[in-house]
Amino acid sequence: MVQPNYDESSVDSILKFAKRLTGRSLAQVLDSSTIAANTRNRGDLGNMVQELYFGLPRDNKREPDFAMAGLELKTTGVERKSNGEYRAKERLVLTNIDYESIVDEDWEGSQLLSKCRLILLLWYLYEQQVSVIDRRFVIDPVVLNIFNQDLPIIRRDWEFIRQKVVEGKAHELSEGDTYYLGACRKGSGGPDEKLRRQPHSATGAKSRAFSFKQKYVSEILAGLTLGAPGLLTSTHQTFEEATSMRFAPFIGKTVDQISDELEFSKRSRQSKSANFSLAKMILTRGGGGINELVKADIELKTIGLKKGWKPKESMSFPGFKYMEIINEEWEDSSFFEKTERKFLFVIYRSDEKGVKRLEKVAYWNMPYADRLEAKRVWEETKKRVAVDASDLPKIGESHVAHVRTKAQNGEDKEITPQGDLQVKKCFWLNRSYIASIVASI
DNA sequence: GCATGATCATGC
DNA sequence: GCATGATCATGC
Repeated sequence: MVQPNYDESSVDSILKFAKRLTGRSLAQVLDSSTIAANTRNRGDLGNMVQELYFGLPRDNKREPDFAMAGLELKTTGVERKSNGEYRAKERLVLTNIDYESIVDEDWEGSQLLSKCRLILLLWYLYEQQVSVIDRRFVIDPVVLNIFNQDLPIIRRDWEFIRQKVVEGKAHELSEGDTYYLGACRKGSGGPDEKLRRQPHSATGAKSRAFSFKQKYVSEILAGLTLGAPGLLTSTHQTFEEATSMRFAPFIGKTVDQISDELEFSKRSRQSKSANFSLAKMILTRGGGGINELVKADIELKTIGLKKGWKPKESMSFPGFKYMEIINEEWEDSSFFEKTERKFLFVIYRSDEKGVKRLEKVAYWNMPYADRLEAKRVWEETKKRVAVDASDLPKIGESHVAHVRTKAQNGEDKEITPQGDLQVKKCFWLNRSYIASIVASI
C-alpha cells in the first residue's frame, strides 16, 4: 500500500509521488479498509485522492492545497475518443467567484491567482460503469502553470468577469463572455437555489466559479498549449483581432473564389454545410490544426443573408430526446450550454445577382434577457412534451427561439412520453432574432 | 415572404 | 449508425 510520502514544499517531489498513480486506480494503491470506510461519499474521486492518497485535509481554504509548494490539486476525468486520443470529460472548475471581494482585487492579488497559479492535474479515465475507486489514472499527471503562453487571454477573461461584477451584473455572467477562463455555473440550480449577494446591485446572482473550458482542458491534455505556437502573434492582440486576421484576406471575395483558392472539393461545395466547412478551412488553414478557437469552446456558426441583409434561415441546435427533456433541468440541458457559449458568426451574403460572398465575421454571445427568454421556451417545451409532444413552441410564440424538426427524414423518430413516435426535433433561434443580431454586430 | 416540415453531406 | 450543421421544399 502506498503511504503519503513526499516533500510538501517541493513541487517536483509532489509530482513524482503523484506519478505513482499512473496506470493504476485508487483501489490498487490504497488500503482496502480505508477505501471501504470512504466509498459512501457518493464517489467523489477528487476528495479521495486528496484525503487518502495525499493525506491532505479537505477544507475550503483560500490557499492552494499544497500550501508550502503553492500547488493546487485537481483531479479530472478524461474520455477516449474513437481515434484513441483522450479528451476532457468536462470543464475544470478552479475556484468559486467571490462577488463581494473580486471587485476590490487586481489580477496579481486575485484569489484565483493565489490559489491556482500552479495546478497539479491528475487525469482518470471516466467510464460510467466503472466504480470510482476502480477508475484508472491513465495519463501522467501534469503541473499546469497559469503563466503560460495563454496568460494574456486568461487574464483578459478574468478582467472581463470582474468588470461585470463591478458593474453590478454578476447575475448576467455567462460562460460565453470569455474564452479560456469561464464563469461556469456552480451549485444546486433549480428553482429553490439561494442566490448570492453581489456588491454593486440589489439583484441576487447565481453562484459561479472560475473554470477552464472543456476544450481548453483537452488541449492541455494533448500537450499542445505548453509552448506550441498559437494563433496570437502578439500579447497585445485581442482574440477577436487574431481571428479577424485569418478571415481578412477572404472578406468580400465570392464563395467560388475562396473555394477555388482553398481547393474546396467540388462535391463538398454542394453540401448543405458547405459554408460551414469553408469557414473551418479558413480558420485552420496553414496547418497545425490547433487554434485558439477550438481551445475556447467557441461555437462556429454561419449565417446566410439574402438581399436586404435578411437571414435566409433560422439557426438550428442539437436535437433533444423527448424522454430525456422531461426529466432534465434547464442548466443541465445542451440548449442552456449553447446559450452560454461564445459564438463566432461567419456571415455570407448573396447579392442581387445571386453571387454569394463572405461578408464579415463577428463574435457574439447571448444577452442576459434573451437567455431568460430561451429558458422560458425550453421550460415550456419540457412542460408540453410531457403532455403532448406533438404540440411544441412555434416561431410565433417567442421572439428568440422555437422548436422544429431536425431529422434524417420523416421516418427518423423518437419515442415520446405519450408512447407514440414523433419526428426528431431541436431548438432553433428565430430567423428574425438572427436578423436583429446581424443588425447589431 | 413566412412558417413549417423535410432532408442532406459530413465527420466521428 | 447517428448526431450535427445547415439548407431545401411546400403550402398558405
